[in-house]
Amino acid sequence: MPNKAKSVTIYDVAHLAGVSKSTVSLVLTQSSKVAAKSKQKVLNAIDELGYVYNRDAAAMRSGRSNLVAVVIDDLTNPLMAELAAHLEQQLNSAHFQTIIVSSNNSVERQTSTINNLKEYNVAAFIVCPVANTCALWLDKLASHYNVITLMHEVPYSAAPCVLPDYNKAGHLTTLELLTNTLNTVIFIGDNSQTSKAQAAGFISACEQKKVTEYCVITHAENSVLQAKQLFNETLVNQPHISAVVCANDIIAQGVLAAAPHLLNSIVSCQHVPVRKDLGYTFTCAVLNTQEIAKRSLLVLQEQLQNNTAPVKTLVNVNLQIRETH
Amino acid sequence: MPNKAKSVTIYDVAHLAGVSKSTVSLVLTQSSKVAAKSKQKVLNAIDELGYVYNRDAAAMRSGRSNLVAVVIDDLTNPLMAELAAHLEQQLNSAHFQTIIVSSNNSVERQTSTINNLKEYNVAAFIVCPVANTCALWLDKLASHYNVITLMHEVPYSAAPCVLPDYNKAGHLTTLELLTNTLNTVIFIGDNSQTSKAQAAGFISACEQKKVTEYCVITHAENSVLQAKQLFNETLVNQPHISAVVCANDIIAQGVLAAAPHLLNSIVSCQHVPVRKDLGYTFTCAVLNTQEIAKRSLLVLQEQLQNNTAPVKTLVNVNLQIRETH
DNA sequence: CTGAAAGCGCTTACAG
DNA sequence: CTGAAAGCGCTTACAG
Repeated sequence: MPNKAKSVTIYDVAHLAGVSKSTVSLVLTQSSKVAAKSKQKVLNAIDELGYVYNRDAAAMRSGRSNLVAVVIDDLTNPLMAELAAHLEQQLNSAHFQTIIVSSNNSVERQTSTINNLKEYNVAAFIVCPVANTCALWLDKLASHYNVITLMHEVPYSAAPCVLPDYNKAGHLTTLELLTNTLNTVIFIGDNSQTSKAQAAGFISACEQKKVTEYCVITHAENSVLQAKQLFNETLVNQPHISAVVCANDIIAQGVLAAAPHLLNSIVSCQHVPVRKDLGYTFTCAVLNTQEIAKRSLLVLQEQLQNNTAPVKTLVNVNLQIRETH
Repeated sequence: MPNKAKSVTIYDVAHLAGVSKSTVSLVLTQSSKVAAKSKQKVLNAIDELGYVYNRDAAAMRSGRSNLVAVVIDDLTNPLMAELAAHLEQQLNSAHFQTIIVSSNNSVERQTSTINNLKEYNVAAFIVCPVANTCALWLDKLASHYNVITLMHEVPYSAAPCVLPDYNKAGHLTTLELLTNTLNTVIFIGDNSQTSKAQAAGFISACEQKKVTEYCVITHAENSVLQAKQLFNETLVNQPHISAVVCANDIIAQGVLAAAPHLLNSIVSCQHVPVRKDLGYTFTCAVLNTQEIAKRSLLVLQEQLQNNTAPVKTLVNVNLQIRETH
């Protein structure tokens, strides 16, 4: 279906301003080689006619585009929504037009949505890949388009990646926990790259503190109920667990439900912002989504200048100590 | 900066397939007047060359576009993120390409982002307007583009609007509350159209139940802390309040913090989904964002067919009784 | 500093 | 059912 008419073109503007099409185009593209007088005439004409620039035509002719697609795995995850909003702000301030799409945690949707977007001449794809994204597919995409991945690492992919220092998150939260407890401590996460990095940090902290009894579980799911069940089962075999490092707030919530008495001995490696003024339930590592957005923009800009972009950017994380004991 | 080369065009496809450009174009636009044999040759050539359709060129030539912009006031609001995801799914299934942008609760950002998007030849704007959106501005936009507003009503605007039946939400939650309490009951909301509608439902329920002592407060803000403070102040003057109807979960949370003893006498007119498996804290009205998305698509389709779209669509709300008492 | 001309990759009548 | 031609609204050398 056609949109409502918007037929005024560069030609009409040129006509009204009494200059040529080229001059109007030069004004539009912020060229410095237009006389101030002509420029003003053009600007007035644009205003008078209500002219709106047609970027499709411009992009087609010039072969350039300032459209950046942000492909989010799950927009209903507050952390991701926050990240998307920051990315939009950053890209916007660098004069890109951001378009956000959600792949709803589905590999198929991610593939099809990116394929569709290719037809719109986007300059780059910034993608938070869904679980089980294929490295080959990603690398192929990256060979034709500018691609940056965020937050989740796709194993063995060569695409540049910006993500929080999950290892450090695991390390810091574990250290904090170990200032109080030095008994049996356990890490609970899933089988993602993220949890692997957190677990590595957890282990290094345990060894640094000379904890002898620690273990790592990596088959949790990101569900409060499943985590609760899992921890209940774990407690049967290992009733002496005295402290728990969780991959994120959701798992932590489940563990807490299973073992309320451990309230002060549960930490989370990844805080999920829920409601700003509600405080923190657990001592946790907080990811700075704004910083991740900034870094992503930098990588993008390097890529567009054909510099070799850093393959992996690790963004710092901060420890947030639970306020109420 | 240029995107990585993608130089294969309809012409190359035609050449390889041994047909003319027109024939390729007809295949691409799903025309039925192409011989099956030719079609297959074209499809094979497309596959072999890795051709990708250039929608900018197509849109420019045809004057049509299937791009729909979804402009969200606040993407970090879980309810809005959920709505955006549903809208994307609905639009996608109707073969539109959705682009989501966030205006971050700022009128200026909303204006500038929509102005930018105009340059990309979008077929329609679906917007959740930020507070204080000017009706004149909106109506002007709607006179040039297809516009649908969602969730928040802009007073005195003529743009079509799809929103939950807030009045009913206020009515149902109040009735539910009044099955237990028949004492002094109060409504707390802000000065938005939404709260006004909820308050109207609240009042009609109070009168239906012949409650004599009820009052309405409409100067709350959507903040847990502010709501807590406000309710504390309210309690000083009206210590006999025995039940509270809140505009949403955030305010309800604040009220609960101020008066924990009222736990079973607080209801919320608008549930904000936070974590799927955590259950409901308050008895509340739940908005069906999927239904809102569906209705929006229907209105859009009517608009595009130049039928007169319904000016206002009220979507049903459901009462969710708190499970644990 | 400005104008005339070519062309980006498509679609769309219009003949054949 | 298929091909040759015009044109969507721009940008970009290239002369003037």
